[in-house]
Amino acid sequence: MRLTHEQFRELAAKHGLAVTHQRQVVYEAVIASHGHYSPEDIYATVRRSIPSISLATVYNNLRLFIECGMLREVSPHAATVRVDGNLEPHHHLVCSRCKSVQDIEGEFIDFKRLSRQLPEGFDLTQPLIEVFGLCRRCRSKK
Amino acid sequence: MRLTHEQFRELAAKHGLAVTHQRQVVYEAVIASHGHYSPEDIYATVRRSIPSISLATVYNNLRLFIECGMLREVSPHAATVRVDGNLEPHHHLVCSRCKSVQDIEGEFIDFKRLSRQLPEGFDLTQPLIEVFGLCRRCRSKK
DNA sequence: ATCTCGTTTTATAATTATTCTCATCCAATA
DNA sequence: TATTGGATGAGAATAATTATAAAACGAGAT
Repeated sequence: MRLTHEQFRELAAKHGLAVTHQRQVVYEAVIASHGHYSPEDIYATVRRSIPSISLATVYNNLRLFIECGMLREVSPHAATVRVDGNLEPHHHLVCSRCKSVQDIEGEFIDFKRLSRQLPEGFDLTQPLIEVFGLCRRCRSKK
Repeated sequence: MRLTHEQFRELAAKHGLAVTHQRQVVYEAVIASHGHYSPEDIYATVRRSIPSISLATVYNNLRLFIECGMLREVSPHAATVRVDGNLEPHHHLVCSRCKSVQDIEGEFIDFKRLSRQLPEGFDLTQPLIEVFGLCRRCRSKK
C-alpha cells in the first residue's frame, strides 16, 4: 500500500497532527512494511530517504501515531515483565493504555475454528489468550 | 495458596531444578501473590524474608520458572516495541519463545460470550486479540 | 518577502529494565 | 564427607526508551 501526500495530510488533519516531512515518511514506512517492526527497524528504513533523521523523532512520532489510533502497538505491554503463578486455564484482559491486567474466565474462544486458521506446526498446547482494550478508568479519561 | 517445602522440592525435581532457599522463597512469593507482578515487586516481597537476596537472583529464577513452565509470563513480548500499520480487524499469533508475530484471520471469538465476562466499563471498541503459543521452529527446538 | 511564535527536530544525556561477570558459596551426588 | 558444577550476590554493562535543550522549521501576520 502506498500513501499519497494528500492522504497523509487528511489523516493527520483528522487527528489534529501537524504535517511534517519526517512524520509523513515515518508513517509511510510503517504502512508500506506490512509487518510488525520495531522503532529501530523503521528508523533504518526511514534513514534511506532522510539520512539526517533522529531516532528520537521516530520514537516520538510512532508514539503519537499509536496514541491517536493511526497505528496499533503489538502486544501492548507494561515497561516491565509480569509473572503469573496461576497455571489453571484462564485468559487475560489487558488495558492497552495503563497495561493493567485482569483474569477473565469463560469459553469465548472457538478452538475448532482457531485451529483451522493456525499455520502448520504452531503449538497451542497451553493456549494463552489476551484481549486488549481500555479499562474503565482509562476509557473515562480518554 | 501456600506451598510446603516438600511440594516445591517435588516440583523442582520434576523440572530438573536444584532446590535452593532463594528459589523456594521466590516461587512461593509469586504463587502467594495472586496477581501479575513485576520482578521488582517480587524482589520487594522476598526481601522481607531474605534481606540479602540479589535482584539478579530474582530475575534469574523467574526466568527459569517461566522457561520450564512453572510460571507464565503475562503478554510475552519482544525486548522492543512493534508497530502494526494494518488497522483492518485482525488478530495476532505470537510465539511465546521467539516473539515472532503473524496475523491470523477468522471469527474464532464469540464476542457475545466475551462481553458477558467483561467487567463493567471495559472498552472493547477496537478489539485486539493475541493468541500465544509456540511457533513451529521453537516447538521443534523444544 | 520578512518577522514572529509556537511546534518539531536533532543531538545527546539520562533513565530504566534486564543481563552479564566473576568471586564466592552451596546442593547434589559419589 | 569430599567433590564439583551450578547458584548466588554485588555491581558493572547493555539496550530500549525518554527527557532536555538548542536549533530549525512553518504558518500566519505584517
